[in-house]
Amino acid sequence: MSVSDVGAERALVDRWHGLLACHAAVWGALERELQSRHGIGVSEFEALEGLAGCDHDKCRAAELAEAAHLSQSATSRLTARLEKAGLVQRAMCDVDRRGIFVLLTQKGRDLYEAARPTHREVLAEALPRTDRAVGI
Amino acid sequence: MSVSDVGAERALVDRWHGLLACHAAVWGALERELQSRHGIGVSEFEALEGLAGCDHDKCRAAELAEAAHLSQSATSRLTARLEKAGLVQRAMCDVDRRGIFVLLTQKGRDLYEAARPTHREVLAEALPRTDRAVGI
DNA sequence: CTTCATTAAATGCGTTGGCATTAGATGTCT
DNA sequence: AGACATCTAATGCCAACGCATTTAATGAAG
Repeated sequence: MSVSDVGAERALVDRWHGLLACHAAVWGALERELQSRHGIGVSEFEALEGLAGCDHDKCRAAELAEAAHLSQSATSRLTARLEKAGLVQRAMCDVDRRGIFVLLTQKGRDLYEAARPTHREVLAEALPRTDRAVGI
Repeated sequence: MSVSDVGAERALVDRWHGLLACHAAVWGALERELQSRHGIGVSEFEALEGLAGCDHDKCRAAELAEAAHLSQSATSRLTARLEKAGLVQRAMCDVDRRGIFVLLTQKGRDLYEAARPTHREVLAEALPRTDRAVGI
């Protein structure tokens, strides 16, 4: 292994540790603020944001998984939590009765609008501070 | 809110989503490969790496928490898992009998040495690919 | 039409994580 | 010395996740 390989490996590992640290710091701050001010977690917020930014009706169950970076099963349970909280509504998908629509309720939209400033505020405070510190 | 504020907000959110996507992709790849090839998870590996890179004896329980970005309780259980697997050993801390030392066993060191190439390999493959795609 | 591979979502199960609490040790202040 | 705030690690409890499986619907092939 050459000298530059060692240097490249160090740089790669350092970048990964920086990313881990940044992720942990920002995620933690978001979780804390979103939970205490609005009663939702980061995954819930990401799901609501995904739904709010989607005007075209589609079988969003799979898309929610992508938006929240969750497995299919975790997405199913996340949807259940959101539905129980009255923030979304499940609807049958007429063209393919295996799939479902997930729709924002008015309450869900209101909560999203209320939580968005908190979300942006935390990002503006924690993200630049953290990622400069770790060199992302 | 000015036009540039909107742009700055977009940029900030995009950076966060990029970081989330990169983290999810790399973490998932690491978890998969470390688990299948060596039977440990990402947190376990980070803990072993933290221990391997520490020659000076110290009450590492708290330091492990920092290395693995885990809470105190999660670190306690992580240590218990590693001890049960024979990878580390708990030892009393003579100068402060509240604290503990966590020491790598030979088996733990061997496993770390075996897993490190896998770890680096996955990083080299997944990290550049992902973070270029998302602009971290 | 029937059969079978495929796909979407839900669910059982085990693991991991955080919060709150507990137990024990330390150090300070009187 | 005794009382008390502080600190470390462990543990009870519960929430959230992933994997594997199940249920139901679809679509393609015989």
